[in-house]
Amino acid sequence: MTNNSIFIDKLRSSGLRPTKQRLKICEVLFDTERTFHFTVNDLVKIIDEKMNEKISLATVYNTVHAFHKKGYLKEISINSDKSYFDTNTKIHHHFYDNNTKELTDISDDQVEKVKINTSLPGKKITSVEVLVRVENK
Amino acid sequence: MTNNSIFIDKLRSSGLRPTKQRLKICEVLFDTERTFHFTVNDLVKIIDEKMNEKISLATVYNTVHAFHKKGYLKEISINSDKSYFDTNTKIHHHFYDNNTKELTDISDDQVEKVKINTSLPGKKITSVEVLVRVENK
DNA sequence: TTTCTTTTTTAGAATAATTATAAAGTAGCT
DNA sequence: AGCTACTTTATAATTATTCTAAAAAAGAAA
Repeated sequence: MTNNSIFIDKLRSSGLRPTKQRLKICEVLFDTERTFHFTVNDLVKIIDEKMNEKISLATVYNTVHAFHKKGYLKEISINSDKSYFDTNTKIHHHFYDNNTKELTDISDDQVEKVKINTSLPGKKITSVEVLVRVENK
Repeated sequence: MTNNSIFIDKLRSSGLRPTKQRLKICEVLFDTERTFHFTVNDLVKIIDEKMNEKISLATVYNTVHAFHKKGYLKEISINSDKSYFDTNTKIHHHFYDNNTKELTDISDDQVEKVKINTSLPGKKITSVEVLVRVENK
């Protein structure tokens, strides 16, 4: 039914104890084929309403941050009033619909490699992300 | 000394009354050759410390939002806990330093034209902007 | 299993950015 | 001047997030 043993291994191998709460959150985030975007509040709602579990808000924040730190989640730049996370951690780009405020993935192979011909002294590039804003024709 | 009459015209022509506060903020934001990035807090500090004026925080927020709405300011999306604005409203790209939290413009000729090989039905692209994250080597 | 140590969870308080409110002030009329 | 709509302001309220410190659970060892 679940991929619990896989999650347990994954958590252990990154130094995180496989607690009930973390496993439940893994189930929500990583048990599907498709990746998605969410806020912490979205996640709390899913746990609460769809999974009928109660996990403390602080724990959800802790877990999301832990997963982000381990590279299992990616933070997305779009709205500065709250943090959006993405279960798709590969480098990819986004459409942002100014009308519907919806965010859609653009897979990497649909954007030609972005070449940056400059750099900042003492700094190394960690990511290059493209945001394509669209609106109704 | 100031470009006040220009600012007055600009404000009037966009339906904003040229108040003392708005003119002062114009002076801070638009009276230089160079564009820059700021947060509302930065702006309050400049007004307070450099200009020795006291403008209510609410007014600064109101004004920044009004200017943004009129297209005199651009909001920049970086995942962060606060909103960044840019007096450069043209389409351009950015470095974001994860260590110092600083934003730097990347001039257009340093980035090769980004080609997007996909689209959303019924939508047209309004902007394509690149965010390059960097950190200490 | 029992005990011990470390990590994790938790509720609630604290913080920070932003927005709302409603009264007082100002601008632009006629 | 007097009127009306817009603007500013201090302060309260809201929202997202982080902090805190005590209780609970995990992992290891005896």
